[in-house]
Amino acid sequence: MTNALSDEDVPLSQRKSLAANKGVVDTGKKRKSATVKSETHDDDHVPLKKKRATAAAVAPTKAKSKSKEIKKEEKPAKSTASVKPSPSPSKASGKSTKMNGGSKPTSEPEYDSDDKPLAKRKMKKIDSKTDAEETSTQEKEEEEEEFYKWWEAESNDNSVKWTTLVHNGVLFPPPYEPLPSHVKLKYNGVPVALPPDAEEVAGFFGAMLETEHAKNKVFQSNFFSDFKDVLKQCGGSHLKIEKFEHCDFTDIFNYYEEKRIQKKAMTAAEKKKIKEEKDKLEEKYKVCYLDGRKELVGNFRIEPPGLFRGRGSHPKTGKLKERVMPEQVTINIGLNTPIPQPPDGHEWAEVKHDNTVSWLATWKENINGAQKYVFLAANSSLKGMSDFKKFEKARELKNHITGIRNDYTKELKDELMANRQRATAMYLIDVLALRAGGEKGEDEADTVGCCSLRYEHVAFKPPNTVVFDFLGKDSIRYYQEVKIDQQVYKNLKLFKKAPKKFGDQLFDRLDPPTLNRHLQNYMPGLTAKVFRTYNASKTMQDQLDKIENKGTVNEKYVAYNAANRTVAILCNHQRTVSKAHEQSVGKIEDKILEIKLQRYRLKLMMGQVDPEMKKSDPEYFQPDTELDDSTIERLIDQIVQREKDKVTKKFQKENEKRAAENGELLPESELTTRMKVVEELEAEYKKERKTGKAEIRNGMTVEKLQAQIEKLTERIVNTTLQLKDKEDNSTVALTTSKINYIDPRLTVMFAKKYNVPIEKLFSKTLREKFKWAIESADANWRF
DNA sequence: CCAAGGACTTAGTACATCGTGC
DNA sequence: GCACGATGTACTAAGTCCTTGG
Repeated sequence: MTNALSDEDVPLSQRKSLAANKGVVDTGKKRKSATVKSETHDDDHVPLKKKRATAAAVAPTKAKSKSKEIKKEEKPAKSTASVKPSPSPSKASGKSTKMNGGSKPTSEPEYDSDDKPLAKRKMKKIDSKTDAEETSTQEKEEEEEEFYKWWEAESNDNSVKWTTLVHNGVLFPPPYEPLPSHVKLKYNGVPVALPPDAEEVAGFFGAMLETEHAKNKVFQSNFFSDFKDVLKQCGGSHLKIEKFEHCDFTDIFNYYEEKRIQKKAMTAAEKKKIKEEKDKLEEKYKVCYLDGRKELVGNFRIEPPGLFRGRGSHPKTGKLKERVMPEQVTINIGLNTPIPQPPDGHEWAEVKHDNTVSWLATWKENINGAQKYVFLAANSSLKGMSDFKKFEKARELKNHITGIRNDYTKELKDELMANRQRATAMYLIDVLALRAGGEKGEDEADTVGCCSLRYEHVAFKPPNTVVFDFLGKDSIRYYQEVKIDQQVYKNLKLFKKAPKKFGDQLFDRLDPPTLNRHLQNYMPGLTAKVFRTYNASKTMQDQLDKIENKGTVNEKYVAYNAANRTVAILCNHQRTVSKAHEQSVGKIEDKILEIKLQRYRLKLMMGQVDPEMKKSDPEYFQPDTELDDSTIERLIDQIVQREKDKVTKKFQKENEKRAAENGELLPESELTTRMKVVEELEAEYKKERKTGKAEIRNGMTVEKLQAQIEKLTERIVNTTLQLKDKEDNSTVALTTSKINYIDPRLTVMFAKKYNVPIEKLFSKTLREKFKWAIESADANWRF
């Protein structure tokens, strides 16, 4: 990306004229103070320092030396003894822990009969308890083990994540299973024998044939180029494969599809058995022992090979994600702890004992060269603690936000371009909840956040509406027409002014590190993302405050979701509407119409039973406005058809059953008889349409009809509400904000104060993740 | 100092499972 | 009791921010 107005790019003279132009923008303001200087480095420095000094006076920060000292103290005495997987055993343990081959019993964590790892027992001894004490407290500890209330413990050291760590390493995906010999890729219609490695890659694509990815040109070409590489590497094929267009993957696709169907069609018992086997295989990887406590591991599975599914228009989408070998995997584990055995005949890349990090294993992924990690599960103490800290940090922002807002409002008019940009960015991050927006590379999808916004991402509608239109994280579109602060409006116009052009950065004097450094002055640990957490939780609190404490649990639940939705919209959390959405909306709409039709028919009857009533209120007896003639015809056809289908289906089913039981089949005449009932119904509808008179069944009274009408009206109201809810929710993802942004204690507070079972608001996994919140917040808790 | 790399949070989607209305 | 939509979970990509090393 180009920095259009960086000092290097724009000569001083030009910059001056630029500055003059910029001044013009500030209509109606004192020219001199409003003029933005495009400063040289020297210019930049002096005022900046001054500004900082004043800012510091307003929002005092800790003396620099002091904060440095603190930082030093926080730094761990990093004990990152790194053991290369050579024959050298884990020295300290004194046991010979072979890294490869042989199956020494000590290579895997050993559990004794009460299922505790050795490390834990050692720990307990260290905990300096006499044996008697230990036995007496043993049971309690057993229980505590499951419910370690870290949030009630005092220690708060961030840097050391654990003292002992015991785990079983990672689970590798199963090896490739070659296709049966009759299933082959066809090239120009001719089946091709592929070496297994190449066949596997072709299979990745084949299995995805019907997905959107497989229709994407970039995906196709990335896949194909990698496929050819693999094919070449493993010896090629008798047929020269050169053109993607000539490849036919349908046989492969059908094969995998067939397999899927088979799997689905398995009996419950078969499925259960397979699941049990899988569970048994995975069991030992699922848990680890952190400081002697049992914790769940999150993603203990090494990611299987496949085709990279980059989001948005990712230049690398479709590339081959290679199989990860043990030789690429680094294990992190406690010192003096049995090292998990790599698969037979393999070695780990490295075994580390770094207690300043929380990962159990890591490897480098081949697409972007990024690190992948195996971490603990979301319900672990480690994750819980940092979650807790995140929200506490966001709450702390409460105490600074007024000052920060005052400052950036002032600085919106700062004469230093850099400061003005920073203030403007802070406004956008605070008010619109934009992300920081770091720089991105050429080989990534083109997405932006605040600092990386470009010329083409904003448009202006006087007097003060800005249209934001850009792709954010995950290539999710951010489109908002917002009325914003007049000065921010002016500033954004200024940042977009010529000579800036399409492709140029709006904030050419600002990047996330610069912004975050500034934020640290207000509050230690304050960064751009804290604003998102703060504003999300603050919004939730405000929304919940508005909810009246009355009505049914369901009503309160709906109100909670509405509050949740406000937050999700603020954070622009979206989901793609499912393919079935439109269809299902149509269905509900039809359902409402059908109920309305039935209600109208009841009214018709009532009018006949009591003509006086009809006379006194003819309006009431009119059909609903949507029920025009053609709609009614359509609905009737629909109802009749559905009934017919039902009868046929039921008939067929009964016969199937009879056939299975070796009994006599029902005669066709039975079907005809049954169908008669539907035909009578149809005739009744038709007659009713023709004559405008309904058939009155005996025993019908006005009272009964009225009761039925009321019931239908209620159903119409409910279904309409349901439909609206569905529409409103169709593109909004509530879960992301629930999991990451809304302080869970708010939800707990709501549950307790409004007597809504927490189970209704948090799923089981969420309850486990937010256990700390559930146990620590009460009905009066506030963010 | 700054670019690259490392560690961790945040994100939507694909798929599994649940539960509910017919 | 079953089909289907809703809900929940697993997965892994894509961010942020900090640390590291040249």
